[in-house]
Amino acid sequence: MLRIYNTLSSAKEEFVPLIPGRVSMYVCGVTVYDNCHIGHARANVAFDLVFRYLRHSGYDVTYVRNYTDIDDKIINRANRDGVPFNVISERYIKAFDEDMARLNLAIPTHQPKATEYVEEIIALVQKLVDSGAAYQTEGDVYFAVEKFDGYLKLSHRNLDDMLAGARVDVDERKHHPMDFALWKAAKPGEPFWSSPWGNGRPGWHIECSAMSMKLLGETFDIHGGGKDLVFPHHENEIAQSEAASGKPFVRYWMHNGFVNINSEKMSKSLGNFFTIREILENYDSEVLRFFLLSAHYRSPIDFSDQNLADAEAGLDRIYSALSGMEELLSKDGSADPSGTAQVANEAVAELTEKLAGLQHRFCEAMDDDFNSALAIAHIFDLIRSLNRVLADRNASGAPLTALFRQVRYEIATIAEVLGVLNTEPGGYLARMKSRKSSTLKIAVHEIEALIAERASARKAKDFKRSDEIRAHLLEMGIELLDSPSGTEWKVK
RNA sequence: GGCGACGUCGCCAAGUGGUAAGGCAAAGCUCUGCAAAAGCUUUAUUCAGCGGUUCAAAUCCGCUCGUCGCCUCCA
Repeated sequence: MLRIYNTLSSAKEEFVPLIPGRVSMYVCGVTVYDNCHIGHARANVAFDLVFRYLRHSGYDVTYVRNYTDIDDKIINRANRDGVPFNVISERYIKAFDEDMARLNLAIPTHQPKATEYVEEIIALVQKLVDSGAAYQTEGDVYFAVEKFDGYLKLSHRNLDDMLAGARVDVDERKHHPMDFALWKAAKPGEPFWSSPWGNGRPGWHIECSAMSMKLLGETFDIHGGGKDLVFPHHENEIAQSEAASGKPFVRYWMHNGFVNINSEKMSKSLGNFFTIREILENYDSEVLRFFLLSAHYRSPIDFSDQNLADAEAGLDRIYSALSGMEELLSKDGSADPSGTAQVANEAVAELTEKLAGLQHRFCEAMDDDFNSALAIAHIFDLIRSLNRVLADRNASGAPLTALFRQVRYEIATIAEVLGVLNTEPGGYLARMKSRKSSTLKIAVHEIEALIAERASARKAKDFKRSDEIRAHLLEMGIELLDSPSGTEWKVK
């Protein structure tokens, strides 16, 4: 039974979709005016996980993630660069798509753009004006928050307290200081659409209501986004949507926690943010995704070199074990094509048992509000058992084809949900090696020449020279790994 | 000022009533010519502090201390 933390009730609730077997979910994507940062990566990975797990659980999921492609920030950027606004929005839609692809995000069912739904937006605003929930003033249309009873029910506040905070700009044209724009009159030179209130464009918030209700209906199951969107964005979406439809807008509101940079809040104004692109120059995209999944999606997560390095070490450990297994499997496969031969010992028994319970434990973790951190711990548990068998098997030489194939299958099943560990292990390790090699001050052919020299030295029992070479390479950041089949090297 | 979250081993991080997962780091041993990897063993009688409820609390309640977030564009 899946339980989801619902911001609306501040509690975990059993998940019961509106229509049995089907889930409708909407996630606030991005306003496309700049490259995405690590915070966007987190939010999108978090809801990608939700999407994948719901599918894995057997639901038919309709997942909508929007692009807000008309907005003040886009217009500002376009003016600065001296280009039409859609040059900016299209540029950053493309950049977003590329970034998300690198993070291995599944493609949502629909990816609507605000500018393609202006007709629906206008209709929605008109409906609100007609019902008295909104009012027009000098070409702008505002939503009257006092007309909506449930206002602030998501962020659990009240209007008086909000005003006491007193960072609300006073605008004489507003009936109430907290009223927000549904439609903005176009200033000279700004892009506009014609409307019953004159030329203008949608305000922020209304596009999400229009697109989600059009694609998912007036009431749908899950709406997600970053914690910072609770107020005002989602609060306003509720107000607009429910005032218009008279029905509950969303059943489960989900919000992911922030990314901190070295324990400080990351924000554009502080200037301490990293774009996804910058991070991927230094870290593998799978390591970044693995790192993001290593904490629960609602907890704050601290982005630092230390923490990324830890995540990388952990992922390396998993892939190394899997790679060792695949190597044996490729040998066993020919010796034992039926895959029936087995040896029974303690390690094998333990791995068999862990394997049998893996999917159950995985689902139990994920059912508890998508606890990916716990799910990953279960994988590490399995890897430990696998390593035990691997160590054993190296001694006994017994074929374990069937067991290893089962491990491969179970891992792949989980990998499909987490969106990590999808790479062929040898491929991952090679990728990491080449990434790290590019930072080395020594050429690969030189390393290999030294390894060859060391091999002959060892053959001649010249261990002094052999150790000199090992030490020299270690200084260069190269670690040598001797094995019966020869010497491998890796970047430390 | 209002609202809210959090404080678990050196670091990261699960655990929301039944007696402390997992990862990283560290130490010893096995293996190795020496190493590395891997395995084994060890590393929190204790969950910021103090009280309370309970047969039983990291988990519930209260207070104190500390950190952080939202209230303005923000994932």
